[in-house]
Amino acid sequence: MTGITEAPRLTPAARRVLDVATELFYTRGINTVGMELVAERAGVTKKTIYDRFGSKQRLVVAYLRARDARWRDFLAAHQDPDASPRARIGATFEALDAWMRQENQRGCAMVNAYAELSDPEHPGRAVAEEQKGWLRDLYTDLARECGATAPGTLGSVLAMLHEGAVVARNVTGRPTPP
Amino acid sequence: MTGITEAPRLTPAARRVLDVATELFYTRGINTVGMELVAERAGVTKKTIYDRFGSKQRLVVAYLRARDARWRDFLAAHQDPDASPRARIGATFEALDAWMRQENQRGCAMVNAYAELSDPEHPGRAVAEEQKGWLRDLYTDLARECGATAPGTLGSVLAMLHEGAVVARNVTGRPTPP
DNA sequence: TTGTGAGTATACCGACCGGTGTGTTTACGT
DNA sequence: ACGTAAACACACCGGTCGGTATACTCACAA
Repeated sequence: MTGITEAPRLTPAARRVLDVATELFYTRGINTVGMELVAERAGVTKKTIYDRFGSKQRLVVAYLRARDARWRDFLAAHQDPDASPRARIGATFEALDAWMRQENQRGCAMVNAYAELSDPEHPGRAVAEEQKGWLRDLYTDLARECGATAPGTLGSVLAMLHEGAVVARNVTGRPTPP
Repeated sequence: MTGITEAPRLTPAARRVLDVATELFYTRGINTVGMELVAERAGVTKKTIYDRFGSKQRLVVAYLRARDARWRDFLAAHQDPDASPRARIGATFEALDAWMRQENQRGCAMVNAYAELSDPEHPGRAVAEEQKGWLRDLYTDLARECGATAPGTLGSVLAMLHEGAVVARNVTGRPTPP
């Protein structure tokens, strides 16, 4: 059941590269971080990066997948599968709050990537789209379990609140979670 | 009462530069658009741009202010100041829907700029922060006029829904406005 | 008439970008 | 003991970045 995000069996150096890239791309932005800086911070030559990842585009995709996987794991760890659907919705927002408090100082990585990767062909955009679809489906399923009359609508609204909360916390101060 | 956004009295060439930059920065992203391209598309030399705007940083700030002013004008044109507060909240969301349908294919310019300008010192970030604060105040005032028990909370929630709707429309398909 | 501000044309700067090629060293499994 | 994969060092590529310098034209106003 771990087949959603494949495990690409990274070499030790590739692992370091991905970790460093994840940190740098998120905090400084994808376009402002060059491959040379990634190589230097990972204690690796550019050659090694290109041998392992092929191109910056693919490294970016790997970065986005890694961020997404980390968030899903985080959420799963903060969820009690046996709790009521209503409680699980609340727990999701609480997990988001905790997530932002500790690992998220620059907003949503997917939204940021979508802003930076203006080329519609960039495969990173598809990762972000998939992630947002997943999030909406998550809330829609919870709404359905709650017995909502229009689970699709409620799920979308919850997802929008989720997204808006991230933006609000990022660009302004504290939000007020309901 | 037009003193919120100053009118900088642009020369004809500067006007063209700002229009072109507004279009390019929004559709392709700030960091991926070079000054040379802006100059070419505006039918102007780089020298002229640097004579009028001084630096790319300042041109970016002018771009963000122009976008913000356009949105506020658009919203004001779609608002009936004599309508009930409740109707004006609805009208705001309808204006947002119309705005996104016709001029907004790449999400919120302020959020995108915030993603691209990772340097906390960049003055463009302050423009985005101010704009988001203004939006939240707008909803908070409307909530207060509605007689809400906690206008600040309701205003923040409405602003979050607003923001989330923009993200949803941008990265996924149609949203479902309440 | 004579400035002056606006704009043009062109060449240039150092720095950095993503990406490649060649060859060498290290570590591990067989 | 040997082969292979991983990582190394280093030099190089064409191209673009933001920004500057010099010198010229043009329109308009005092």
